[in-house]
Amino acid sequence: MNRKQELLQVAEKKVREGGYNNFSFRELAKEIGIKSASVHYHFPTKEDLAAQLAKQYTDNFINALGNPKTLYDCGTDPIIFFASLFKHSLEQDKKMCLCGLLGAESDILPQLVRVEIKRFFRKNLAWLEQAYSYDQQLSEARVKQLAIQTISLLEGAMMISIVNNDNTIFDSALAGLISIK
Amino acid sequence: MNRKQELLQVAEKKVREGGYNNFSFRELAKEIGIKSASVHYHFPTKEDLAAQLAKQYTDNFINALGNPKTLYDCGTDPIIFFASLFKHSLEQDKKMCLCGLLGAESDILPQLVRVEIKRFFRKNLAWLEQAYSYDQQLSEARVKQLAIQTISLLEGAMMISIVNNDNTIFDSALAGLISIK
DNA sequence: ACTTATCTATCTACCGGTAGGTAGATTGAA
DNA sequence: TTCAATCTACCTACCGGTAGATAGATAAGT
Repeated sequence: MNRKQELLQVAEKKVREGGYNNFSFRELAKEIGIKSASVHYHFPTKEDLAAQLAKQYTDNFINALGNPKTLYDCGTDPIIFFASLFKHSLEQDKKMCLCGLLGAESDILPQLVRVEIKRFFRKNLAWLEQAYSYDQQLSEARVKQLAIQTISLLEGAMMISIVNNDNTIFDSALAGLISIK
Repeated sequence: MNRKQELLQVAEKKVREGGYNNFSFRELAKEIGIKSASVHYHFPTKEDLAAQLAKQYTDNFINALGNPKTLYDCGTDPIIFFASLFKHSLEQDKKMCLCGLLGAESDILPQLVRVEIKRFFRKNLAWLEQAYSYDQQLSEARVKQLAIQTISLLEGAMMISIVNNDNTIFDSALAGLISIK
């Protein structure tokens, strides 16, 4: 892994723990063993670093989701698969969704970062809408509604699970995904 | 309003915009026209201020909720009432739930603050469980599940509405409250 | 093959500004 | 005279960012 990726990895950890204001160039530098001034070689500004971090996070997530049609065709419920990615992230990293935390701080984010956070949710909602639209009985409006409810439920449940340090809370919320169908 | 309340009011605005790291004694002092050193007279430390802020926020919210039995008896759906308080907060203040934002930052909060955030959700879940339990057809386990789903959905929807600066997203999520019953 | 120029990645040293917090003096009202 | 409330003045530590230097790799011209 190159230096740039090392920096992004450390930054992701810090941001997912405490948001945009919870990392500094000095801290990132110290953790990988360089000087803070050198971080500016890889990322001109803090805004730039956070924006690239959010972009990469979104790209990785959307990539991991794949195509809902493929899942649907091989008999996997795309919605359950979507939820399982959130669950995996919570259990493995024991941290918030990067864009969930930054999203809550939207008002104070530098513009380049806010743009990337909006993109995360736009992409996720589009994916969910596509997934729900395979159910022919659902109207277009209902499909949009279900997409919003699904991601809202997952982001909210993730947060409350972290507050209580109890992943069974997330599992209880998951049950809601079936009953709202 | 006394100085202490003035400080808490300004702090609430800042924290609901950008979390725990988004306010400083200097800023608070400047906004109400005193010196930062004077803030320490009212609140010994930043941790103390934030903890009192979260405590007061919780108390006010629980107080506004009242008794679910009272609502139920006079024909008001307690769950819809609960949601309307969230909606009102989003529309009036155009800001996140204080405890929703701080909750996402749980990992980095000073202990006194984290304790208050946990209390917010414990109190809210208890209220919701009581509200759902008036439906005799629901098992105890199902009641707990519904309480978690309800507050998760609302907190998540609030966040996504703020990201997109679009309250109709919150309204779409509200529709989920009826279908998960 | 040798030289020159450029690029990459890092360094040291510094800037102005802000953070939370403290000590001790001052003010004004009961 | 006591005491709540605020002040001035200060501390140490950290912040994001900049300037300029350096060493080593790479590439291009002759």
